[in-house]
Amino acid sequence: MSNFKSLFLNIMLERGFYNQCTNDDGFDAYLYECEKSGKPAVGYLGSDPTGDSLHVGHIVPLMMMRWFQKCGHKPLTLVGGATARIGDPSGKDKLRPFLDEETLQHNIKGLKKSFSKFLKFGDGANDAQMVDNWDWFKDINYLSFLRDIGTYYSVNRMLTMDSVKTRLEREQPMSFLEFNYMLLQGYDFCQLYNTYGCRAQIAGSDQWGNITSGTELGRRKYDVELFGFTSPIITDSNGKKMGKSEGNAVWINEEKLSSYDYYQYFRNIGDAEVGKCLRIYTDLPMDEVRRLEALKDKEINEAKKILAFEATKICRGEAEAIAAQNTAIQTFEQGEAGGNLPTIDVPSIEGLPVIDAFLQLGFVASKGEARRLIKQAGLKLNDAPIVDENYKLSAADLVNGQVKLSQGKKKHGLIKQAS
RNA sequence: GGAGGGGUGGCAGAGCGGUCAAAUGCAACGGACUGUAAAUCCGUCGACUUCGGUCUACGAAAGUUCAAAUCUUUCCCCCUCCA
Repeated sequence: MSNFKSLFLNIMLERGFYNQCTNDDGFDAYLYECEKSGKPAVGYLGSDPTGDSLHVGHIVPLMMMRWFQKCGHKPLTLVGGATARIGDPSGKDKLRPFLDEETLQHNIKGLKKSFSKFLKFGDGANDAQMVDNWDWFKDINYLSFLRDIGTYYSVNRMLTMDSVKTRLEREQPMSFLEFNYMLLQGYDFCQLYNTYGCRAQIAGSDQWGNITSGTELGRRKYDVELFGFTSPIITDSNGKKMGKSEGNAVWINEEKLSSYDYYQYFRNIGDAEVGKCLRIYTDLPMDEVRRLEALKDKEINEAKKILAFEATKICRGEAEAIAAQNTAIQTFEQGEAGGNLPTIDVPSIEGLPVIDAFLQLGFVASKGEARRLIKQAGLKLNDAPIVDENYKLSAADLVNGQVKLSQGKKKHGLIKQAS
């Protein structure tokens, strides 16, 4: 399997996106054929609109799609308007909450936004396109669905699928509703094949069961070979999934997370992850990746900066990436109060208790927490630890018309006095 | 429908009348050491506080008691087995 002919699969392999494929040679041949003839292959990536933005944990398949498109193929992004009304049992112990129509619409809009940061949408031959499975499920008739699709599924087989099996083994409840999820996803795949000629599905490895559900349905019902391709689940050296920072998801959409924080997330990645992340989260050529990941000790920080910059650039645009980088350099390397830090404006700084200022910046959840942090020397005012928890700000604290507040070593913010 | 077992802090999971703002583990946060890394060590981890305390919390509501997460009743939800 190391001798792929298609550009796409070679890239996947080289950059660490390759986990499992329903048929290596077949998929490779199909892609190669498409790449050679200039006729785009069509592949899809599904996601459920359970939130209004994707986060870093979703980037892996997104980047795969991005490469897919770069190789000249056409990506479809499927939002599960219908399946979200059911809930995917994979990897979950509990039934998912149902969403009302309004949130659903809101979420779909947010997802489209997330997708469009990584993929080019439009009407061109290999432009990405957004589809919603609600379109074909909303009018479906239960009996005909059972008859047309249900006949192709064996319950015996379904019971052996991981998503179902683990749930049963752990004696976690699983409703019939969820049990049907894989039929719906299988149907999605075939539906996309029928209307768009889509023959490939790309996803994280946890979707394997759902993918094969589709490829098998395709083979049985339409006599076509569909391909499934999965990425490994990317974890850090502790085996934790990527994508959480301070317990919060690192969001793709800027209204959920500032570009500076996005940048910082990648800047603070562990040493062991640098190479992996460069391959996966950036478009940098492999030569460059290899050079950067070879860096050791202090030098590896250079690699991290590039990683953070490149990753931010893809998601937030070059201007934002530069701004985030500058802010980081100013705050961390020059110890100045950079321009892009979280800022609050107050009419007058005079007499404002520091504790309240931290509260307003959102660095602390309560005054008690602020007091605690002060006792632990965790809060700083213009880089000097605060000793008096009742300290009130005054004009004397202003530096260039602003006050720099820090929590710990990494969180910095500014208070500006309206002039 | 019947019989049993449950619902405790971000999660997992003890407690089963006062000493419980609630063990322990994980996660998280601060500090030290460093490189805005990892590992390690120390500390913190409901809210408010004039630091004496005050308030809100153990599914929901009512009750017993000087005193309830702990007992009683009703309700809601979940699980297991049987039909």
